[in-house]
Amino acid sequence: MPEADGAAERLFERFHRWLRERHLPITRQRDMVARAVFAGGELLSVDGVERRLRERGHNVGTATVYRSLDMLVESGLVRRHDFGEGFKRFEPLLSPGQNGHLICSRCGRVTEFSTERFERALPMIADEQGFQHHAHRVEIRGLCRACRDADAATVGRFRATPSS
Amino acid sequence: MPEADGAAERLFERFHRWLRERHLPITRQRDMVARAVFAGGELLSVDGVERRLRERGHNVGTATVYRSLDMLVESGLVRRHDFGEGFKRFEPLLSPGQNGHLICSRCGRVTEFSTERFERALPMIADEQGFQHHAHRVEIRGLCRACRDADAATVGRFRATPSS
DNA sequence: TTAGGTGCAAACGGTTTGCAATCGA
DNA sequence: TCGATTGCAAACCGTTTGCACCTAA
Repeated sequence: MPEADGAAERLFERFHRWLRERHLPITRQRDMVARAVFAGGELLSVDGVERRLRERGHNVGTATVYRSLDMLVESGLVRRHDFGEGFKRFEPLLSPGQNGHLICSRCGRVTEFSTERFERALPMIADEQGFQHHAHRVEIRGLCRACRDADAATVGRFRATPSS
Repeated sequence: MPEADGAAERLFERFHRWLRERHLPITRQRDMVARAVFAGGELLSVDGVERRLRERGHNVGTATVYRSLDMLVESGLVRRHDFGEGFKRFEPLLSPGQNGHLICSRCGRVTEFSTERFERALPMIADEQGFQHHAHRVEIRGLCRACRDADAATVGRFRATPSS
């Protein structure tokens, strides 16, 4: 996946530029947290970031992970999500326009989708209610294919053949 | 607002029916929490529920408030929301189809809107990604009119008149 | 009578903060 | 050098849980 690696590298460079512009030091820890999140794959929690860092043999204090993630969010390169799980997840903005999230109610898996087709209507709705639109998010909850299949298998045991 | 009162009363009766159906006792505390939430006005947090109860001279333990709210959510008469504030809010389902939320990024005020016009598209999007649609939520963040006006007033001080 | 509810206080878990030691520019 | 960062541990805060006592049916 050379495409994604390129996007991650680009984000990484933008992060360095952002830090330099503000005369903020570029530290080993900030770099490692940034790389962990930019690597993508799934939307990481703080715990997930720490796990990924540990896997790579790196050690960063929890407080520092939180503080680095704050900077990444503030720089606009990472988005913070709250899916009501009791903790937050962090998404590298590798590509824009992914404001939609499909969340499996059973296993918690999160898949993204584009909200392009709503992008025209939402600012209008906001305006109708006296709000000035800044951002939006569309959340769909349901069952992912895997969990649906698992359910079907279970139900099958009870209504296997009509003749039984 | 006799309309809303009627809706609250209807929810209250449905809650009693729901409890009776399950042979669960109807207690003073459950009634008071239900009434506090059904009264509407704003989406209450647990803290808000306790404040409203205190105002009415009632006293219910925090744990009981949590447990009663759990039942109300389970009964389908109340919805639990997480707007990433660090706590949950509870919405009485006085009228259906209010799956949209406008959230002011400055003051946190939440206003609801109907997502009717998206109701057709969302199950299709879910299907495209292999998900079975159950529910959805559309969240718009921006500035409410009051905060926008406050901002305008502040900025005004610095660019008051071009001639100055 | 008794299954279930209540309320206190302690436990929990994610996140934030105070502070002395350390580091980047 | 010097202001900013780091990491530890303690504090925070919303929420959950254990348990002795109480209450609706």
